[in-house]
Amino acid sequence: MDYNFREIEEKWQNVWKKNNVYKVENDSAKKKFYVLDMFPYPSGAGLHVGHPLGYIASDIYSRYKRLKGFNVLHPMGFDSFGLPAEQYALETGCHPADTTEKNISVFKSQLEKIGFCYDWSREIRTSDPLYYRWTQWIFLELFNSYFCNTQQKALPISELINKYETKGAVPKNGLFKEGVHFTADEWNGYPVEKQAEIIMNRRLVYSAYGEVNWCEALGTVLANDEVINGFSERGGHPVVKKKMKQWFLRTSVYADRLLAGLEKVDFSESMKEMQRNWIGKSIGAEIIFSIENLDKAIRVFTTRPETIFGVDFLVLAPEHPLVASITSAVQKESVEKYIDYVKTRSDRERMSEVKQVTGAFTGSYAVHPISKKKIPVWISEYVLQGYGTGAIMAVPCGDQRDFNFAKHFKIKITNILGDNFNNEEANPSYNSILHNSDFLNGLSMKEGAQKIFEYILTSGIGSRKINYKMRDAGFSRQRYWGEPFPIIWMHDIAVPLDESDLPVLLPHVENYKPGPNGQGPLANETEWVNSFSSSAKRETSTMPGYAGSSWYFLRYMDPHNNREFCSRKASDYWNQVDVYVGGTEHAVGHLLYSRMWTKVLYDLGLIGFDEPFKRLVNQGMITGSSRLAYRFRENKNIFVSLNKCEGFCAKWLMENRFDEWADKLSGEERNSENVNQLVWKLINDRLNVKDFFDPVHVDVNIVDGVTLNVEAFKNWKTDYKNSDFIYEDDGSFICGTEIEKMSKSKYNTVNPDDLVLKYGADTFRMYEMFLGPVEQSKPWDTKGIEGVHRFLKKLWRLFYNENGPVFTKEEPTNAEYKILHRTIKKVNHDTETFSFNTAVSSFMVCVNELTEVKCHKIKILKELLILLAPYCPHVAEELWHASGNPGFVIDADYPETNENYLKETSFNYPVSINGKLRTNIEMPLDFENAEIENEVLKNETVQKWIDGKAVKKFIIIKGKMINVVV
RNA sequence: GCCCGGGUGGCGGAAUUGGUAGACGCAGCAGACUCAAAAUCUGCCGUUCGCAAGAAUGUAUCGGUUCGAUUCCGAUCCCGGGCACCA
Repeated sequence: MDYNFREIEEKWQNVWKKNNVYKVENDSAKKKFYVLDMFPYPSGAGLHVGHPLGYIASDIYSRYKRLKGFNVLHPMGFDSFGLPAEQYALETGCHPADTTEKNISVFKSQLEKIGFCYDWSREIRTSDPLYYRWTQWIFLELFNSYFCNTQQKALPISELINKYETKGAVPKNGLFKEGVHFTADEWNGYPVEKQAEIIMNRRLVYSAYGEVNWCEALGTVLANDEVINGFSERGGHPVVKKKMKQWFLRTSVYADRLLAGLEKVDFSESMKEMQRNWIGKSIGAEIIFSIENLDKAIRVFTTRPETIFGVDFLVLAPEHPLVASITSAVQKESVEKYIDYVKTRSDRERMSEVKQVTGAFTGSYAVHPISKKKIPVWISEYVLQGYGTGAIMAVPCGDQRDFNFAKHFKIKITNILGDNFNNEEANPSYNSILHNSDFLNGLSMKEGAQKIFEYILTSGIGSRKINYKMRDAGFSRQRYWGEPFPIIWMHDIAVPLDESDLPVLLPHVENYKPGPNGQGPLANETEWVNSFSSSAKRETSTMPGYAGSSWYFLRYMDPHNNREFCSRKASDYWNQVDVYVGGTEHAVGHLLYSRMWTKVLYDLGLIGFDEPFKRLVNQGMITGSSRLAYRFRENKNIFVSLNKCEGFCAKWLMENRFDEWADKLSGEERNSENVNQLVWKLINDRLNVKDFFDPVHVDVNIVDGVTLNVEAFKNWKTDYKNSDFIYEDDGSFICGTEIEKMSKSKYNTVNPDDLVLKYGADTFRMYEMFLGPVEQSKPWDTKGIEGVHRFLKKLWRLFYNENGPVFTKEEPTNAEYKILHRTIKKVNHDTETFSFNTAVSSFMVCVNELTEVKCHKIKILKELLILLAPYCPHVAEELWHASGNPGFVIDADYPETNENYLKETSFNYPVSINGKLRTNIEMPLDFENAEIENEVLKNETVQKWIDGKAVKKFIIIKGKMINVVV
């Protein structure tokens, strides 16, 4: 009986489905475990082998946890709103809802073939009104909440309004500032518009003018990471800065808690570091510099206030609001010219240019707040308006960029570092004594910092300040395919809809083109815009991609609840995601936003935990190995096999370009008898093959290893039909290779469907894991899959030979138990630590050894099947039933290691002389050191290497090794 | 520029705290079975020297600590990823 994987896999997938084997209940006496894959966007291209890597890993882990007795939640769904479907709609007229539906069904069928244990009854889609109703509901929660600075948490905005009405907004201590503070009476007398504006400034989602990346061609605002070198990531259209009214998520108020929360979660150190860098907390001082002869002041932020006596100039961002008013008449032209130049520069260009120093002098001087020295004020693109105050105090001797700037514009540099500054480069270190620094002279940087802080606070020239790089996230998109906002506008005031008005359905449209004045496509649907009431207009932008994905892990817990986004009972039971598996590309986007939403929901008492993901496992990228056929540039109809390129090319040149090459010879050589030989030599010496061939990407599926299937290639694309091929001596055609990102355009994608069809899902799953550590990126090579397939056939043969079953009920020997228990121990450990590659090899070792000792005993094999069930569930299930076990293998108990079988009595010691391994000696493990020494010294090889010299030292590590030093 | 990974045979990779480098698999070579092929099985397989026994060498490079280093420390080079004139 052969291993018929196709029949087996189809059979069990149907049985599992029919019996709801993977359905998970919220009511269970078992301990819960939540394993989640990052929300996929159902792209039209379908899956390639890189995608399921993480899904297989999480599937194995889920099944493993279930075998260990947990109630495991392992759901899957689709982040189905997004720009690609809308772009596609613009190009083809196909409605995004239809495209998305189609893509999801392809995606899902691909997933199902791999045999995942998802509970599909919990599937969710962000574009489903039953889902986005709750995204809108959470939006309203955010809208109706503010961040209380005293309690450092979100509270209902009604509490804030109540406070304004009864107590106003007055400082606890300190000055009452006009325009910032107000009394209750003043508040109650404000017009509605003014009240709305003040409250808007505290809401956790708010509407405000923001500078956004505006892409005319796409008619939409793009996120920073969607803009590449000033062009849109999709489509490559130009992007310009534009001020527009936008919705924002007030992420910045959570900066500190997002930072602190990292201490409580099990993410990789590099992932945490990325988030820390994004949040970018820095502690420093804000210092005020007044402008000479003008009633203006520049506030600068610095993390090095102790260097204040080294300030030689100030630099403002070119967009700084003060620039226009402080620019002198003389400098006006050059400043304006410079600002025009900066406008043409994309953010990326501005930030990546290191060598070129640019800037302009404003003509104004600031006054040093302590020394009263005159300090020129410059503008330069290296200072960004969005960070700090948009102004810096430049200390050339301590900061390289300031140094370069000073040198370039010939500004005199003040040395406050003494011998630690050489006037050739800046010295940013903290290890220096301060010079030229008035009352800080002679102090270390650290002492100086403390003293200057005291001075700043008492003198009132500035204040202590904590700065964050993280800014509020833009929360609106001028697009169609996203969640509509539950907001209407009445007289320019944003009014939240009532919960009973939810969901605000996305209207069906025929036209996806942008609306007027940079609005989204929904603005064209006038009937819909006015459909709430005649005096109100609906918000026409939609929410960004991350809205739906910021809370989806909660919906899986209670996916069909039509009264709440997720019942407290369900979220209390399932709690945090125990293991979250996905790529690093979401490091700072999705992961930060979902963490922030979780904190808000926690603050409002809607859930009982404030970090969504307990442990994060990042999967590495699977790179593709591209195959290249070399096309001859002089005659595009000729393809040349890899090792023939040089010879072919030389011969061709000899025949077709002889005169051209002969001209390169000296006159004497040209006239000699050996001119042919000389030209041949010259060609071979000087030939650069790359100049004569164009590598053409070949579909990797028509290449066996590196050998091209020429017939398939000819049929692949019509222009290759009549091409000529120059073969190797053995008649094959060899391709070149290159490792690059897996992508359709490079024809190096491998579709899992094909592999599942050819080898089965079990082989495919195990091979993906066998490839290497999950976290590491590694190249895909289909060839190796044969080895794993052979392993499964070998496993099968422990149960069946060509005549039928061979398994027996005999009692296993200790040796057989030892093989089993060693495997249990190793696989258990490796699965727990996500080291699936080594688990697969230990399965191979185990099956090899059982085959060797001809073990067909059910008592051993049964346990092995349970261990295998997470990895190759179909074949494990088949053999489980075939060998007479009850129920489904997934409901069995995971075997425990019995250490008794693993005890060894003797050990084959490696014996080294002076650290070099010379021989092995088998000795009982309970030998005392003296006995070991005795035994070792008796050994002939040892004696030979000691060679009569004195033994200086005897190193014995029991059960490990022996080293003799002579 | 900064931060985080990583560099081990022809290839993917293995090596629990510093203790036999190269497990397992692919590819390759040789052989068995077969009319033949596929499948399967057996053996070999880092490099150099050697008929062999064996020896030398070897985990990016150089240096250090140690009886002993792929593992720890220092410096350098290369590859991948992330962030970015972040003051």
